[in-house]
Amino acid sequence: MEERACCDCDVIHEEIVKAVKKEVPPMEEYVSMANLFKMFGDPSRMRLLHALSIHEMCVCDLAVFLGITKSAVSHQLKSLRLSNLVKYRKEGQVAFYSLADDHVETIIKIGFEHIRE
Amino acid sequence: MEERACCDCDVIHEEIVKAVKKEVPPMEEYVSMANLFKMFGDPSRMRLLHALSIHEMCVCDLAVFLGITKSAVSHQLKSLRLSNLVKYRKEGQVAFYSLADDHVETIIKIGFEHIRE
DNA sequence: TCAATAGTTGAACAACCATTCAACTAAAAA
DNA sequence: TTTTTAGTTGAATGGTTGTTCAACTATTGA
Repeated sequence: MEERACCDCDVIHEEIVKAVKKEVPPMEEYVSMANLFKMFGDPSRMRLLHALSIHEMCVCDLAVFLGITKSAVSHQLKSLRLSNLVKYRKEGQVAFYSLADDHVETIIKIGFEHIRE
Repeated sequence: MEERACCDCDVIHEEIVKAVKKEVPPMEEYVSMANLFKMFGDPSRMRLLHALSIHEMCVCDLAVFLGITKSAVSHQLKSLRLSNLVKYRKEGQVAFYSLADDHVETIIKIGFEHIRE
C-alpha cells in the first residue's frame, strides 16, 4: 500500500525521502538561514552592505548614497544589526556603521560571481 | 553651503560618498544579486535546495518532504529554474530535479556557518 | 481508447516587507 | 538655555510573495 502524506501526493521514492530526512537538520535552522539571506534579498540593502564593505558610513551619507530617507536607512540598519551583519561606533551625534561579519564580503563576492558568469 | 540631495539629509561626509559611488557598479547588478539571494530567503526553499544537494528528487517527493502541495513545489522550482539554480531530467512522467550551480552548496554552507557560530 | 497520475499554470488570498511620514531623543552649537 | 541636527521609532501604506485551489497537459498502463 502507498503511504498517504499531508498533501495530494503519493510518496514515489520513499527510500530517498527517508534518507534525505535523516540527513537534514531541524526546521529552525532553515528559518535562521533564510532570515540571514533575506538581508541580501533586497537591492537597496545589498548596495548598503557593499558600500559598507568599502568604507564605514553614517546614516545620512547612506541615505544620500542610496537615495532613500534617513528613516528607511535606520530601519534597514536595525534589521542588519539584529542579524549581526553590521555594527557601529558613535562619535558625538554621528553613528558610523561598518560590517560586523566576515561572511558578508564572501556572500557579496559570490553574488557578483553568479550574475557575471 | 551644504549640498542638498534627494532626501531630507545633508551630505555629511561628501568625500566618502563620492569615493564609494565611484567604486560601485550600476544598480541593475544589485537587483540581479538581490534576486539571487531572495531564493535563499525562504525556509521552505532553503530546505528544498539543501535536500537537492543531498539527492536528486521529483516534485512529489519534494512535496511530501516539505509538507506542501505539488503545486507549491512546482511554483518554487520554476523560480529556481529561472534563477539557474536547479535543473531537471525527465524520465517518463517523472521530473528529477537537481542543483544546477556550484554556488548553491557554498551558500548553504556559509548559511550553516553563520547561524552555528 | 480510457483512466490514472506527474507536473504545470493562473487566479486569489493572506502574510510579509520596504518605504515614508510624523513625532520623538540626544548631542552640539549658538 | 535654546536651536539645530543625527538618529530612532511606530503607524500607515502600497507592493511583493508563498501558498492553495481548480483546471489544465502529457505520459503511462489497463
